Amino acid sequence: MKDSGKRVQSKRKIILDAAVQVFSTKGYHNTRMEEIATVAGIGKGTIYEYFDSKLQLFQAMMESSLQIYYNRIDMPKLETLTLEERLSVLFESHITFCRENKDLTRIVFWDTEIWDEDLKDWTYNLRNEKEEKLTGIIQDSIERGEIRNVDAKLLTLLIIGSLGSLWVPITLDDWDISPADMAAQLTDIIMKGIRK
Amino acid sequence: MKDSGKRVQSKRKIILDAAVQVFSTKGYHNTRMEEIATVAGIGKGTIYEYFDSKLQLFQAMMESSLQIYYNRIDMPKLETLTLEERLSVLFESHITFCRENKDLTRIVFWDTEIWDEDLKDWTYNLRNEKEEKLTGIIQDSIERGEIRNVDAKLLTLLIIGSLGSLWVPITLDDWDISPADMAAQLTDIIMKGIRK
DNA sequence: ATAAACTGACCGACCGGTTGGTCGGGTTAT
DNA sequence: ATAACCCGACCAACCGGTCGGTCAGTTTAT
Repeated sequence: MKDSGKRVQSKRKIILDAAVQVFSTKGYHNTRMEEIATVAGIGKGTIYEYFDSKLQLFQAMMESSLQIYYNRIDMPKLETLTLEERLSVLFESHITFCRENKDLTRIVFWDTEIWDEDLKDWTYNLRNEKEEKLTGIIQDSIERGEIRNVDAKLLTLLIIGSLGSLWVPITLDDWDISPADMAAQLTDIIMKGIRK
Repeated sequence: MKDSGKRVQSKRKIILDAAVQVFSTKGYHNTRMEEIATVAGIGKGTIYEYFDSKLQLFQAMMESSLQIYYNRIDMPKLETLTLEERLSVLFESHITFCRENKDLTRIVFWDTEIWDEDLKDWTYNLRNEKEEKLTGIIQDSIERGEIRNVDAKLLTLLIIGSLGSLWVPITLDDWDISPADMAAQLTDIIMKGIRK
């Protein structure tokens, strides 16, 4: 495997870019080395001049992608900044990054396989239905004057998103906080954040 | 494919349970039908008496898993409940569900493949590092008296989680709200939620 | 009562399609 | 000239799905 020299680096880059494109739309297992080669405009064998194996190519791609993402959303280290300023920078850089790197974003946040179209639709509809219901409930609360005027869809994503990240520590069981307390604190933060 | 009768249903259940176990630890493509059969304590051929194919078995498992999850976290429909009460129920039922169904949770929220151990560790450490940094910043803010006393780790998950769910509408580009506005609203909600 | 016939759930050795990776020979650049 | 680079036909391993055979349990015939 070659790994240094200007020419070599540029060819590696071409292959990595093609890999991002194909892996991100087809998932790891449904991607054929042949296809990456075609997209890169080279022969299959050439890939093996620059990367040892399919897995190693995938890992190299993930590493560079994640490195780019995490460098980008790195929060300013300046001690003088308030938490509010830092959060604002975090959200904005994340959102901008996602807009500018759609393929890459799809891998970083959705490394799943693309199963069958039917299952995809079924899953998507089920989740959408729930999200829309929550958005509706929020919208009602705004109209009834229970909470202040916020973007209901955005708030829905904030809530649904937090559910998605909670499962890791929950299933690991290495947290002293009780489910009831967790729920109470989260509800409290969000309610204080949106109450009139 | 058999599909009715008490005996048939119980055997289907045995196979589905084994499928949850194996698929959730190995991912779809790394799971061998042979292994599901072994875990279920039956022969490989028998699975094909109850399910048409590997994909169909996976889909049946996902459908039943997601159905169980979504039924469980369904928000109370009672009109009399406030948003606060509903959110509280949502969080608590989600957390309890995750605790009680760890294998199943892993599939629903992390349907990814299990790549190589090295990449897993690398990714995990990178994310952890960022999370810990954010938790540290939050902890500092609490100690400096900038915000009220909340569980820093819980707040970190709330924030990181919301990032994870934002990418879908962002990359779809079908939202009239600007990145700056999105970031501002999210920051505003969270800051109002945690300010003293 | 019981032997014979029948049923279908169950099994696992085997088949064949798929695809990651190789390698011998061709092409390009200097 | 020759070294570096590139290629794609080919190989071999892997694994989803098949199918002929087994056997436990049930019904039928005597």
